[in-house]
Amino acid sequence: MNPPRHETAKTPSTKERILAAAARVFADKGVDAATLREITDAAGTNLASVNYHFGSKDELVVAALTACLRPINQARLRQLEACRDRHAPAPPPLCDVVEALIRPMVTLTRGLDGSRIPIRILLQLRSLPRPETNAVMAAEFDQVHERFIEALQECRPTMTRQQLALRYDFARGAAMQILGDMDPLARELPNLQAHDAGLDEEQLIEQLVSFVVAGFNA
Amino acid sequence: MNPPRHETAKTPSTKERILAAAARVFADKGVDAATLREITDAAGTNLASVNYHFGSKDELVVAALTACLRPINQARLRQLEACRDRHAPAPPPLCDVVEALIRPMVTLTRGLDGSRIPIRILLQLRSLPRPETNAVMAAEFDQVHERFIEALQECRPTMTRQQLALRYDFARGAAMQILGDMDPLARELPNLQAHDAGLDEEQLIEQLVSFVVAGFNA
DNA sequence: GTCTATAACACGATAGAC
DNA sequence: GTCTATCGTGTTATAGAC
Repeated sequence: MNPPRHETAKTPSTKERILAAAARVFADKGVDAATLREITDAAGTNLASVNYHFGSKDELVVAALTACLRPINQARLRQLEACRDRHAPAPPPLCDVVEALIRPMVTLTRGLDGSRIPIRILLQLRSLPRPETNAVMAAEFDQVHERFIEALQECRPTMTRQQLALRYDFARGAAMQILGDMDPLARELPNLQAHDAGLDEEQLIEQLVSFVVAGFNA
Repeated sequence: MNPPRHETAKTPSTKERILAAAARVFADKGVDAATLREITDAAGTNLASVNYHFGSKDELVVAALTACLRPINQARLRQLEACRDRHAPAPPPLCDVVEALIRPMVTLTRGLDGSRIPIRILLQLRSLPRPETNAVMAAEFDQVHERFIEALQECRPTMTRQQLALRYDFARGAAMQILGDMDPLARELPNLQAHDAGLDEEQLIEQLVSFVVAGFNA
């Protein structure tokens, strides 16, 4: 049950290095186009180690995507529960629920170089739905969406569940869009200095939350 | 200058069949993972015909993506100009500008089977930016974005260009998100009966426009 | 656990008959 | 213009030494 591992060691194990390298290469080149050679080179190991640790490329995909996406959703649920507890038994304010959705997407998806690996991976899983990756998405997101829509239902009891789900979808899309555009690899858009320091994360969260809350109140 | 072609013929030429099949296969499997064999099989022709008509896979990609995306942007610019003319010299109402942005995305991207090929391709080009596809995006979208942001600036002269560009980005993201979720291939989300007839296109446009306009006014 | 070498296969591109 | 056959390359997966 407890392998002789250095849980808190500075130097990550080969398995962990492969997971991290896989997430980056999948985000950069796409899950399909990414080759195991590229991943193992980036991880400083060799081709055969992937099959030793994960069994196949498909199983590495599932493991890497799960490891990449889970922290964001854990933080969202934590922040949602915190704001519900803070206001219980009254329903939490809408803006707090929206912020619990958006803040972790903004703060936890940026790498040291400004890249947005989880965002690019999420966009990719949405644009190229495949059974194996859809299973990861369902496992990681369905419960989160359910909880957020329940919370929104408490905030706005007169709106239908479908309308709330629709606007919840709009909100996620707005956030995904701007975060995708802020990635250094993204194409620079006119009038939007997204890559530059012209837009810090707190301002962005504020802009997104106010836009979405106004949309919900429309 | 005028090759002996049947412009309005019912049976499309081999070149046109390849373009249509390529768009579908690119959307389904991804540009990288799509194989020329799959495309030529779907088009009812053979492998060599692609190189005869287009030269290489890369050139087919550029041609197919351009053919797929251009009609949407042409319709957007047409509708934007129409609403500007209708109200000139006064600035057009914000909701009309937003509708010019969104309506063609909703009405012109649905295939006969309900699939949303241009939407999935757009999501794909955003999630996997590559120099060749970025060039297509720049050619097809930069001028459109510029014109829309100019129109928004007329509607809301007190807002900065960067803030308008930011909310314009949110608006496009919201629309992309729901349209992606409405594709039959997409994963079904809880509480959102997007695939079913529970949401017709006019209602969706109305919901999107009201959400976005409220967000702009926040 | 790690690595080298290789097997088995699919891809894009092309030559050349028709 | 269309098609068949094939070449060269790159891929995943695996066998087997260390």
